[in-house]
Amino acid sequence: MKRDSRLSGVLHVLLHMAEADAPVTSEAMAKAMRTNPVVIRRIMAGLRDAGFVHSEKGHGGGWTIARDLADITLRDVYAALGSPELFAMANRTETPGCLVEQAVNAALNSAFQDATALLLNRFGAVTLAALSADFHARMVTSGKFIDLESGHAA
Amino acid sequence: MKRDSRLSGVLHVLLHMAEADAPVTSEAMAKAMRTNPVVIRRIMAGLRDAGFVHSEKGHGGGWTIARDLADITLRDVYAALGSPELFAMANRTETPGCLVEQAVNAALNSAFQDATALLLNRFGAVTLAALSADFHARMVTSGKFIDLESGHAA
DNA sequence: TTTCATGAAACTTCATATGTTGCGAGATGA
DNA sequence: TCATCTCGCAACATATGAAGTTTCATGAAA
Repeated sequence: MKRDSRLSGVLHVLLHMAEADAPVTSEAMAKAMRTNPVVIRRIMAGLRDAGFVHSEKGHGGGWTIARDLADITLRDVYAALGSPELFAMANRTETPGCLVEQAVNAALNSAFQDATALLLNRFGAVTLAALSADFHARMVTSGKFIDLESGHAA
Repeated sequence: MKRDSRLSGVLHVLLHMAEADAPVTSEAMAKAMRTNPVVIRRIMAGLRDAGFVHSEKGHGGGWTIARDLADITLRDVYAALGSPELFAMANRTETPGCLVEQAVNAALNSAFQDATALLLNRFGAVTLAALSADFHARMVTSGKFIDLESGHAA
């Protein structure tokens, strides 16, 4: 199955935005992420609607973070993306008439529900500020620095 | 993303096999599952190789369960399918040079690893015998019975 | 030797994440 | 005013992989 990397991607973009002191254009982010500006706008749309980021048109426009990084958790970001499916496995039939399948679904659903709760709790416990701090710690440790050209840590 | 229903499907098939007292053909199972015999053989292949089921060709042939249901856990079945991907979300890049992406991956991987452990533990704690017992309990509760024609509980 | 069944390969179909193109709208600056 | 920059959005193209299908070979039973 083709796995969804929007959460990973949007977090990456947000942390890069956090490093910039001016609005970042979709094109600049796309270059850094080696993808297309439209893809950036697409994954940012939910965050904009949720009020986590702000976008401005025209000269000097682009994207800015609209809240304190400490006030945005991975769970918020996940929700802003529309709470996409977490698991790669599905029940064969969601509302089966077959009692065997009901028993199978019940067992699998129970496990997946608990795993969902675990994941959402974990996501809720991590703020963008924490991720950013981790990034800065890695920068110190590695001796690498931000490449201002691309907005990417080199 | 297109989600994988092989685990759900193979469990369904196994429990139906457990109800039968003679080998069940791929075609019969396919009819009960409203799919194609080749699909059945495909998802059963791993279980056969793992020794959980046995297949026989020719007249009176078909599939039989080769072990006690109490000795097969959902985790065994999952492994026999080749331990397919559990999650629908992936990191944008698995081995990023970018330190930002490393920080993002680390946070997400940590959560997903814990969720994986939870799921595998849950799967390991459920045997086919337990699922079968649950099925029989549902049959009593619902007043429904096995439809011998299709091998399906109606 | 006919029929029934699995085994395996090749192919088609379908869903969907991702990539791309094109154009309109709004903002900036000359 | 007008050119330019930027996002917003729709439409279309591409790629991947699960699921379904077709076909033929192999072996067992009647």
